[in-house]
Amino acid sequence: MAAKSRPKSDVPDVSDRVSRIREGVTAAILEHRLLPGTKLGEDEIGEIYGASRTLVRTALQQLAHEGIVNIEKNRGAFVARPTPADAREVFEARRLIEPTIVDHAVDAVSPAWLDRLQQHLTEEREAELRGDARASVRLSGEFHRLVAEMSGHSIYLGFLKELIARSSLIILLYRRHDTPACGTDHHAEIVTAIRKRDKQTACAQMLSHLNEIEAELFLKDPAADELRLADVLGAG
Amino acid sequence: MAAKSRPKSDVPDVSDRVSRIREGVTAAILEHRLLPGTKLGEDEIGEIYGASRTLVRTALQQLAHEGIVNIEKNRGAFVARPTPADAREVFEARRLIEPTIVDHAVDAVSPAWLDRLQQHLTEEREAELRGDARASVRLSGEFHRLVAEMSGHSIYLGFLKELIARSSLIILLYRRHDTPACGTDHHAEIVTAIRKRDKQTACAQMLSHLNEIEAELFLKDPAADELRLADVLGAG
DNA sequence: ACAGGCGAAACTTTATACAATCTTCGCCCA
DNA sequence: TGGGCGAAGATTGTATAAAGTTTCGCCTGT
Repeated sequence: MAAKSRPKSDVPDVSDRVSRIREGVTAAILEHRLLPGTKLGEDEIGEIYGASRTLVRTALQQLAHEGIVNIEKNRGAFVARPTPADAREVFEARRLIEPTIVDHAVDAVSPAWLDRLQQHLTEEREAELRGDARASVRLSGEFHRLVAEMSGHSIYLGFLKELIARSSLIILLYRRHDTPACGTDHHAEIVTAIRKRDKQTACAQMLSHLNEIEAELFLKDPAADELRLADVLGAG
Repeated sequence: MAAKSRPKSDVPDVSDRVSRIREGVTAAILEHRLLPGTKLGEDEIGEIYGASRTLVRTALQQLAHEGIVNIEKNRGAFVARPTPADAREVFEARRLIEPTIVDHAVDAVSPAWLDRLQQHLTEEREAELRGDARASVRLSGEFHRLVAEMSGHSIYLGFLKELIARSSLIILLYRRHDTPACGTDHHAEIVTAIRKRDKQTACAQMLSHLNEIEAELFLKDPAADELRLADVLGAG
């Protein structure tokens, strides 16, 4: 009875074939295996997942709505290439929403959630020690999603999922140095504050964490977009 | 040349047949012509818009992502019926985002935008004098969307579009009295503050506007959901 | 040698046909 | 008479085929 219908808003069913495609492509983008501008051919993806183009198309449309894929009419789907202006908007939105999410998360503190958070920190640390950059990138985003789930606020969760996915692309495109290690300690500090039910500190640390991430970015003048485009293509 | 491609993020092309369907259904929901729980049959809609089921499905999936339509597997699409918990989340999110949007809108003030806002206030007033409840409901939501467009923040705009659409359903379901006239004056006051470039007042008035809207709602305990459901069905 | 245009191939878009699932109505039995 | 079983109808999910568009290569003309 309980296993039959799951009207959850954003993750309808893991067994759903469309969801499998969407989550697979999303993971590939979040782990920086698919770079911005990459063409996502329907046949190509369909063959990978053993699905017809109908299902692939549905998945791609969902990803387009989430902002990590651009669909150009009669041209196809491409991994999105956020502009510096997009990047500023994304991080401004995160600075607005995430402290509020942390506030709610502190209200929802429970032993089960603390275990979950602690386990996540361990995974992050292990991936980093292992030098697994892809896992690190993915887990870094999942930490923020985990806090949002903990807050129990489904709308903020949905918004943040979009923002996290876009952030991953932004960081890939505009990071100054290769500094994947900077964020982990922040996450641990945030968890500590959450455990102490110290809202003020938790929110403040989330905010400064986001500020540090954005400070690591090089968001040049929007007018110079085409330069950067050539830059990236040349590097690929 | 300019009329050919329009890579705008949320409104790809008015001439797009999928967009026509989506906007038509959206308008019907926002104007309360389609009530929560209404079945949206694919053949039915397809016949209305002279489109095949393929296009209708695409449009319905987009609406599902926006939260105003629920798609149940093998059952079909239905106009969403937000719960009181959903309602509280939606208004909390609006209280968080909209003051920030107003802040940005004040920065973007220009004669053209002020004209646009003034014209909108006139339309709202006319619809109300005319006693056109449907137009009033629609225009009331469009005011908030207009301010978000003015802010130039495309991510906030996208988020707010979802929140406004859901709010329309929420107000329909949970409004205590039939008081469609209460909001207009608030809108005028907000425009006045924006014109004066008075951020503090503008944000504060937007916030109190949202608080008053929510105060008009009767959001009972989530446990009593089924009562309200029978209530609504009995009234229709 | 180079520029412009023609044509074919690949891809997306749309429509239609088929399969699977659910709902409903009628019938039978207790 | 009421409830349960079953088949028919309707609706959605999926696949495939036809149609339209773009892109790239090649050929021709200057």
